[in-house]
Amino acid sequence: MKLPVEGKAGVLQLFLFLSTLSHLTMKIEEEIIQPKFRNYHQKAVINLIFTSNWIGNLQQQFLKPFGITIQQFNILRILRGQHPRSISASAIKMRMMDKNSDVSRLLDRLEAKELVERKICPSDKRAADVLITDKGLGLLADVDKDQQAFDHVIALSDDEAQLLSDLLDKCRG
Amino acid sequence: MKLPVEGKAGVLQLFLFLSTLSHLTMKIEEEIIQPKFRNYHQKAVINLIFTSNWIGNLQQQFLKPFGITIQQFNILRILRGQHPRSISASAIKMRMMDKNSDVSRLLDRLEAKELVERKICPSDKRAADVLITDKGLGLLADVDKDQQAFDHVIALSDDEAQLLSDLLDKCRG
DNA sequence: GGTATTTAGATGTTTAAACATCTAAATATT
DNA sequence: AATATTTAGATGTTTAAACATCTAAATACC
Repeated sequence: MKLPVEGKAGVLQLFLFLSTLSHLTMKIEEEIIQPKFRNYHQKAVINLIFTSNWIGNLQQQFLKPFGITIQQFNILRILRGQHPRSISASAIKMRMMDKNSDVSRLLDRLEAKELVERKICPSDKRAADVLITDKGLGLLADVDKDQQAFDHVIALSDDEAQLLSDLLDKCRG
Repeated sequence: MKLPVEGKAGVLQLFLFLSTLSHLTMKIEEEIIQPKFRNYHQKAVINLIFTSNWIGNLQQQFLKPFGITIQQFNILRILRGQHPRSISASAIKMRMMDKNSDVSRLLDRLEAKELVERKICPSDKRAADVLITDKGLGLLADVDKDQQAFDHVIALSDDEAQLLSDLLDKCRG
């Protein structure tokens, strides 16, 4: 997945365009009614958290009809990525968006819904072999049908989305 | 707070630089060990939530010594912005980063710590007049001393931070 | 082989988020 | 004026996040 390096002009226009859309979009200072920020970094950090909450709320609403939470959805997708192989709970934790997740109890809830299966790993009896069930795969397939629309919650072009993602990677430098 | 429009060259260099730092930073696909994304939008959305969690965790750790949570901090800052005037609970809610906050009980906890004061509004007896206390202002002043450093958790230049913030505003377009 | 350390993940407890409901005051309606 | 509707925010309940601790298996060290 590489940027189709389509030249300087495109990026420049993108940037100049961004400078002029103050009247179209609700800026962060209006959203939280904060007139001033100490500096650009603080403003970007606050905007980042605010926008993430905004998306998170939308995604939470989106997932509600399927009876799962965002964290549960995250685990199911990780398990599908491994399917039909199993994966340990700690490996799941490493791949999660929220690295502090309480994986044990999230798996309890997913197991109660019969979306995942947990067995003791024979070669390491401390560890768990976790698998997504057919029911879990079915649920994800249902989510996928609607998810296509959700991909475009953010009102950005492809180039802008790519640039945003690169900036976010750099944030965590 | 306007962008010091310092021209095309700067933005272009910024962009080209971003394209070349794959080896310096940990990209999102490595952080969550996900090789593929459906499209740029999905990748940006996931990166946004991941990066926000990353910052949120840092901020949570940062605030822990002060004995307040992120949401409580958010409310205190809003109240300081109004000081010495009071503000209603619903007005606080409107300005919060997380628009779903349980402001009533957050105020309960802040009141228990004597960081805020709540009175009944005389002109509308349903409403609350909320004020930050001297103790609350003192706590914020202490936080501010260290906050300067926290502003620079994100490893971006001023221009990049500004561009990121603009892109985020556009996201919610 | 015996002790210490690390690792996997389960469990207990406290706090907070999510959601619905409820009370009472303020408006609106007739 | 009497009733209905809206609004402010407090409260009850369920679920999950945060944090520490615990158990047992695996590994390291002597």
